Amino acid sequence: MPIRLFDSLTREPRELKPSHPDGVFRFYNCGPTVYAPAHIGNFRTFVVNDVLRRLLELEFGADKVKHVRNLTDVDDRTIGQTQKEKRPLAEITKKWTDKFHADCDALNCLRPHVEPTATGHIREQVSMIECLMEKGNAYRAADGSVYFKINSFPGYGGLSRIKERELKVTNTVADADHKDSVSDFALWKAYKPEEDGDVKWPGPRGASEGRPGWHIECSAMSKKHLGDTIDLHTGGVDLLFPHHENEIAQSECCNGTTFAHHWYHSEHLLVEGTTMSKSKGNYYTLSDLVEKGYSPMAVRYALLMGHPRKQLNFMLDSLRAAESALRKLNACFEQLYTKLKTLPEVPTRKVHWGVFEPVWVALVEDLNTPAAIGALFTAIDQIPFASLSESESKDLYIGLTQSKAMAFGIPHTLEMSASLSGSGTLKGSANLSIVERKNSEVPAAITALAEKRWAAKQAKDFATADALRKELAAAGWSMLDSKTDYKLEPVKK
RNA sequence: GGUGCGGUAGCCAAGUGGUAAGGCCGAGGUCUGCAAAACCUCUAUUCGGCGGUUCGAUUCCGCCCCGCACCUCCA
Repeated sequence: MPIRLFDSLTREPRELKPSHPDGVFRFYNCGPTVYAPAHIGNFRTFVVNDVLRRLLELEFGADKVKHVRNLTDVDDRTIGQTQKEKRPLAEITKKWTDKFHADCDALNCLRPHVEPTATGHIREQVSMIECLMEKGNAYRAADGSVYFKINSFPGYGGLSRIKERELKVTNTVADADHKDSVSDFALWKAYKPEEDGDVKWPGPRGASEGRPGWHIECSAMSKKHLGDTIDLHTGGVDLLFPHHENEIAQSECCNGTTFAHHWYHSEHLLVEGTTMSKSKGNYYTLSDLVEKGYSPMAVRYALLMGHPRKQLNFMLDSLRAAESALRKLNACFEQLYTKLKTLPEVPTRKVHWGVFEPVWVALVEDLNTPAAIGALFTAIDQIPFASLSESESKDLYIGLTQSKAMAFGIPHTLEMSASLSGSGTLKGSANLSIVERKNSEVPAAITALAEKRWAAKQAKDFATADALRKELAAAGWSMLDSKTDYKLEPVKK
């Protein structure tokens, strides 16, 4: 069953397939601006794109997908941050790039094959701007900046259907000073000492020194790493206009050919029913949520609970729901695990998923993640765990692993692996990192209380044991007993 | 003002011209010193309101009410 995905350009779902003779699917995803930690809204887009990447690999093969995602490390916001902190640009962008990578890893997002930076591709951007100037699509302004001339590209507005909108005119004074038309956008921004600090590069021929505009980086880096024509270009809805519209204009005018065959935009995340903002107090980074005691996997799951093309209302309760759901999914894996002497190798290309097939159907029909989650649970309910043969268990394990772990990117946890060590290998999921709730440091006083309670329990002094349990709870810890051992877990804030 | 999206059980959320997936929560049960976990069962005569089309609409059309987002550098 082919992967079909809504195309923002034609406004209907279309099949995704490689268009180049080498069979490699070329996938460009607009990445973050590294001037601050990414928030969970940003991560919704990256997690959705990660599922998409995984589907493409299952369908075409891991070596037949080339995924490029840029890092915007020079623009108004990054430069603004250097001015605010009085630190070099590279220091700031390195710090937030590292943080972004750590967050992506925690969310189990696959790294793109190429992660180009704007500052690493100044030459490519400059030569593209020169190309546009030579072809008459761009002009030098009085201050030495270079602008793209919208009127020179008849196709402008095709993606965002701009002609059908009546634009609010907000940038009449500040930006219009050097432009021929208010809607022309900057390809190159002339250096301004009072704003830009020491951030500057030699400009295109005939222009001043300065730095690239925002949009040109994606055109230039996409061209360098994926070629003139790509198979899929994605990002958040907010990028549809003007960013992607401008990319099309730049690339198609310079390259003289179709820029992207397919466009996909994921909708925004809302938090508690409204757009996230620091002033509303509903602005979360991944670290904020982890500090509250939620696991990154719960965040990943919660971000996939809504259809990617619909605004998703995210709430802290969603994370509790996600954790409970994840536990149930893990329990299913553990039941299969106990049936298997060794875990089978899981193919990297999609196989027949059996009862899990509806999960694939939901995912490839316009990336319907919530329907796929529903199908996952429905499938699990159909498994007769009590009467499974080893070979049935093996097939189910492969189906579950490909659907849940490989497509959804939610690895199986192996809390039981220690007790079962020696009885099986973990080959099948060795490549899937296990991301569990970060165990907070347990204070010595709490450990001491827990030890006392455990001793009392062993001595069948239940009155004392219960009193100590209450004491622990009051201190914010809950004690989870098993037959032979106990675990301490902080009560969630 | 313009463009677009949405209003489905306590919460989150799919979906279809033929009579409502799934998750969470909750309730009951099994198990268990207690707690937690796990497992089983149950939980929307109804899909914002009013009309219309239809044998039949939550699903199509019209109007209304409410909410949200976007409209030049925000995923």
